[in-house]
Amino acid sequence: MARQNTLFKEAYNRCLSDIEEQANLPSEPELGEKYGISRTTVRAILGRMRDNGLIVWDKRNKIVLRPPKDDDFFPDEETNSLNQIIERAFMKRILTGEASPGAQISEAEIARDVGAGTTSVREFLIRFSRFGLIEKRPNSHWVLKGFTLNFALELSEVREMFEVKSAAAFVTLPDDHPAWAELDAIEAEHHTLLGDIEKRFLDFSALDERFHLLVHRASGNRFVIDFHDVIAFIFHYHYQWNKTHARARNERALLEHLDYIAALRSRDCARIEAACRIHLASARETLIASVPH
Amino acid sequence: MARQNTLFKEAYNRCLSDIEEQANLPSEPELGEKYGISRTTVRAILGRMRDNGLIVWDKRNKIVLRPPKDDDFFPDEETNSLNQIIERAFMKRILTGEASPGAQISEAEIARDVGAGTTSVREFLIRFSRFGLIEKRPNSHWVLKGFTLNFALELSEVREMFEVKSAAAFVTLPDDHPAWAELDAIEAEHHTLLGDIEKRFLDFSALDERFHLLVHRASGNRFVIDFHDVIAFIFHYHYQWNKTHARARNERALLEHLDYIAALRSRDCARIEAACRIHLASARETLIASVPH
DNA sequence: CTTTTGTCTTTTATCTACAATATACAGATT
DNA sequence: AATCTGTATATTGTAGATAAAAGACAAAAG
Repeated sequence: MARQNTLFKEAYNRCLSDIEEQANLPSEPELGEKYGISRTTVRAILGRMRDNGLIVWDKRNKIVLRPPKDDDFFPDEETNSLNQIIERAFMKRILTGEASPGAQISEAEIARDVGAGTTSVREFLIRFSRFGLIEKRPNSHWVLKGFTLNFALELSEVREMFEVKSAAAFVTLPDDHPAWAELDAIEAEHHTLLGDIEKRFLDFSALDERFHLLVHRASGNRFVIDFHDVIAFIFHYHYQWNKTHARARNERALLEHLDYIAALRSRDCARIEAACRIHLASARETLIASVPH
Repeated sequence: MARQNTLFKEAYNRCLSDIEEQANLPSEPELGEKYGISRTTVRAILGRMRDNGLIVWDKRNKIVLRPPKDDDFFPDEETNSLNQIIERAFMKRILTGEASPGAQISEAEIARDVGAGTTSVREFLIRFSRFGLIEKRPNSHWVLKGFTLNFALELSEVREMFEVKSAAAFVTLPDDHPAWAELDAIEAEHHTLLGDIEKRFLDFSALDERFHLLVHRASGNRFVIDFHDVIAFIFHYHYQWNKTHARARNERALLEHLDYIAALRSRDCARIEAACRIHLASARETLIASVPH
């Protein structure tokens, strides 16, 4: 297999979800724009829809014949890109303690394990190395540094430096900057989540990332914003694998965020720094508590 | 060609430089240790030395027959790894303005240009992306963000945060920590260079990196230390490509370093931060001045 | 004259193959 | 008993091939 067509499958599914409402589909470039794909892929999608009797397609006419049934969709597993598959398999190894700090990591073994080519695994590891969890010995294996206490401390230290700086930069944004509107939206979402904390506490992770990304973006510094990816990635898996006291922790974080948001709106630098540090300190504790020992 | 043997060639050359002094070479594992290579490669080197009449090799006996001649060595070009070749070609493009900010970067084109496989170019670009100069559009090309004013400012901003923090951590190192001895050595080297500034001002680059790495290491933070690589890389090419006023600039930096070193030794935090900031501010100016416009 | 479509070319993502290099282990040597 | 060598095996680094996806351009349609 030279290349997977997960992009096609995933876009096909999205397209199917949308066609119920329309009788005639828009032009090819318009569809490409909407789904973030090229015309080549749009045409492949239209072609399959035609073949499966979902639409009639003749030049500019793309008339919907029937709503899609469940088995018109590609199964979810087939829409995961190879990279997602490798990433998940790899993170599972790290977080379940299957491989412990200091262990050697073999590209070849992972490739066999996942059923992917060595090139893809290799590229994944190169990209992954920026997270500071692995290190390469040239001409030889990778070494797992591991999700250790030191890792949590070093990550938190940089995070605090960057976020305090970003929060300070936030107040310099002009009143009509879209970040303020986004801040309002995020705040509203916090209230919703707090009101429904029993059922939706798992949605916190995504909201947390959205909020901190907004703050980091205010720095206007690519290195700071890139580092947010590292944090988001680590927390993403942290939330997935460690659910002890998740509810209480998330509730506390939501309340700290609300303080932090109020401080940002006040544009009072001292207050902002205080609220920011309080929240980051408790985030650090949470992370440290989740380090396996 | 499946894989280059630059490691072999480069180690062979180093080995040759060393054999003049010895009549009998050490054991295979010892040689491997010395040159940082595996026994397999050691044996390949010994085999070639035997075939070329440089030594007699029988089990534990590896007796030197004659000193190497110039043409026993592999030519320098053949010892450059593929990655170095790709890196240099790529940096040349960026710094000569052959490609300007916003331009598309094609893996295929670079591969053709350099005469390498697309895999190697791709891996290089992935590794290179952490420098913040390029960005990937998934399923499509890379975009050159370019060595712009903003890049210089953002890099300098993070550098200052990290280095001030690291310098502060330096004073907490115990008196017997090897960093202090290295600091002495670096200081001595500064005096040597200053005394011979007319001839050796080009050696400044390496010394500069060595000094700042020492400081960054004191942070004990892998993200800070990794970021030093980014700085070192950028400055390395900056020094190579922009030699206007190099002598005056380097002399000034050497003097600032000496102040900074004295401050570190005083363990006076306020003095350290002041010296550090003065030097970093002038380094930032230097970098900004070198941005093409 | 602007947008859309049909067609063709180029590039990316991925696998496989293979030489260079590393690693494992048993027998030989000190 | 420890270290070294000989040999066999496994892994990495790199090229090349190919399907999927992107991009280019001219003809067609509004």
